[in-house]
Amino acid sequence: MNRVRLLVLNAALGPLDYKLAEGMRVEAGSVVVAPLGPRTVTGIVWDEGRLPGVEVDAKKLRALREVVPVPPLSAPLRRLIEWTADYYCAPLASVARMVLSSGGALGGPTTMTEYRLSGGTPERMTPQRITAIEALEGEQGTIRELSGIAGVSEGVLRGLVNQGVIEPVEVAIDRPYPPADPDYHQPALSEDQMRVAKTLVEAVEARSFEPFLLDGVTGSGKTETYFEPVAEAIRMGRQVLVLLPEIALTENFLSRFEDRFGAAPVQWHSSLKSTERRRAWRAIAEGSAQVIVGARSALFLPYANLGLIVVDEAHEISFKQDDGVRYNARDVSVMRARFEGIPVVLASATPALESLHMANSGTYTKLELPSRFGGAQLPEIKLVDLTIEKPASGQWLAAPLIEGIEARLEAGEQSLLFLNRRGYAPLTLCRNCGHRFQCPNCSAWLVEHRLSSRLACHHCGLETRPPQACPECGEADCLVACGPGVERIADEVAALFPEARVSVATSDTLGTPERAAEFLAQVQAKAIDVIVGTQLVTKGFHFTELTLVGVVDADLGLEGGDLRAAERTYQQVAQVAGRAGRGSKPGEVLIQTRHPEAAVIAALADGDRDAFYEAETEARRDAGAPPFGRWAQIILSSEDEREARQSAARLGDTRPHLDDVMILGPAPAPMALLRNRYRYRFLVNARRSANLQATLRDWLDTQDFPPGIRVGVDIDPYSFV
DNA sequence: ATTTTGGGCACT
DNA sequence: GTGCCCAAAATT
Repeated sequence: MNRVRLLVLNAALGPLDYKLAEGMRVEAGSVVVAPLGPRTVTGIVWDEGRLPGVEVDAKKLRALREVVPVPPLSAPLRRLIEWTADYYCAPLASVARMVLSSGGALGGPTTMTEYRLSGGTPERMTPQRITAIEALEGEQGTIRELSGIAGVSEGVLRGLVNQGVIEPVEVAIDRPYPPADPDYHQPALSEDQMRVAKTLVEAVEARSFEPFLLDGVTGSGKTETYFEPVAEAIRMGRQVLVLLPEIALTENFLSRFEDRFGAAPVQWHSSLKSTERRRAWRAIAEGSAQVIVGARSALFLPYANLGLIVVDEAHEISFKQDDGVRYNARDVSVMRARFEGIPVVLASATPALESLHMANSGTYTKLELPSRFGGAQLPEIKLVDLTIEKPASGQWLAAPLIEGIEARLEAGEQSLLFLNRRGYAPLTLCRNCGHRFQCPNCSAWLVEHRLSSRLACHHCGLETRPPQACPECGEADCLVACGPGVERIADEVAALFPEARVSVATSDTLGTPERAAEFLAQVQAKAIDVIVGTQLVTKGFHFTELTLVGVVDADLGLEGGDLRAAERTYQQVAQVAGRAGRGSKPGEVLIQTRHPEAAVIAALADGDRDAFYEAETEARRDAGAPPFGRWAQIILSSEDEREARQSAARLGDTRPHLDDVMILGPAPAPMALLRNRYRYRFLVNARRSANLQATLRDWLDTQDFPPGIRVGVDIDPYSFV
């Protein structure tokens, strides 16, 4: 057979048939370049008979241009692409694109130029040149990187290159990564840890699919425990994927990894430079990368020889991708492990209810680490009822929390205040006329950021300087900040304790791995007394001197129509509480709330996890929510409000009427305007017996949407904006 | 998605 | 007839 069916990397095109060029050899999974009209496209040779479409006349077939010199995508990966596209109602091409996402991996140069000192001296010495030569001793990198290290401009370095003081070096892009040594440093494990590790090591040796829920309290040493099966996989010459929710605080993970294995793992995340991305992609595809630590997108890489997947902090909602293909990396991980025939470990102190349900029903194997490592105690949790303990007007910290911080300052210990709100104030208005500053592109208020003196929209990225005068009434100096953000809480602490060293920890201040690392080092060195942070600080922190955690507003997450609000609040507060008392000193947690009687808050106060999960299970059962039923969201958007509304109404008129799939809407989405697009939403609730995806596909396929209308399907949604 | 084609229409 | 604009069709 000289005919192949191609999955072309273009979401608007169906599968296309081609013939092979003279002497060309391909197999299922081969990555190829094909002619398309006057252009060329990249495609993947697919298994015969698995892509729908009519056989086109043999005379019309054009020949493939070339086979890209990368290993063909494996059968398990091809099945994963099919499953993901099918489950999340996404085009196959969009999913396949994530696999080949490296871009540069498919060709391009094989070497790059780096620079280092040659040992020579310049004709004329300048202060900048002295600084550079001193700082660059033993360093090698691109001009840009060296400029960052030396703290001089790239111009200074280029001058030194011209003088021959800095010399260029050709470096192979595909140079190998330093090997991880499974026996580099064997840590002492507790009895519980050893028991769990043994089970996981045996699962890796068994080379078969088995999903685990590693359920361990905060501070129980989950990471060190799952390092044991990681070590075993390395010994067996197989690859390991560790998924982490965010890159900002991977620093902590990386140092623990290096302590254990003597080398850094291969990293994969969106801010890799193109050469690093290419190097990692190729090492992963040919099998030389041993352990890959990555954000959710690492899940779709073409591993040559995967032996284990670990999803750390598996409850984190950042595993759910909310643009492009809306997949949940936690769930897709389990499917990948299944197709690959390997174990997968979901690790968390606060598992998602769905995960816990799977474990309790025996679908996942449950492993528990019930106590903290090294005898550390779980912190004592107290509620601060804000209806009784009222903070002063314009302030948000009640007396018990202030006294707690004061006591820590006197004892030389650290405090952490948690408020999931970036910036200074969530709403700014004019004292004179009441004008509220709103984003012109979104249904959202502009958030004041004093550290950068900007008004910012957290949805579209718009940033403006706060005006001197109100744009509505023209009155000068009349803007008032309403409500608290982390910056404002930091100000409040600074005003109460002028001598305290206060630091704000958000994605604004710790956006890059370098700044995050610097921040961690400062906390470790006790150069910071009080940390004020967003959900960024709820995970991965391990500070032995941190003995007080204050939750500024536990009710915040419960507002709004979010179907998972209770669970998310529980997880966030329990996680941030878990940062307290991880060393020898016991920790204390103060939770400020106006609803101490709410089930979530009461469960947190009692440290009664089971009570929360039981209450939430009943609420979900009543609502037909996961795991008892399923939700989906369909969002129609257009730059034209009328067109969006009318298309939504027309779609609504053709809705299927079924017993097991209930379709609500259309209604304006909670965020009715987002990035200049007007949005209408359908909420779909399906019983478990229903074939939700097939129903939605059949329904949407009958529609002919006008151009300019975008239709987004979100299966198992987490974000309800 | 991008490019080509072709119909409708004003202009000459 | 020619040029121009826009929608529809084709791309293997």
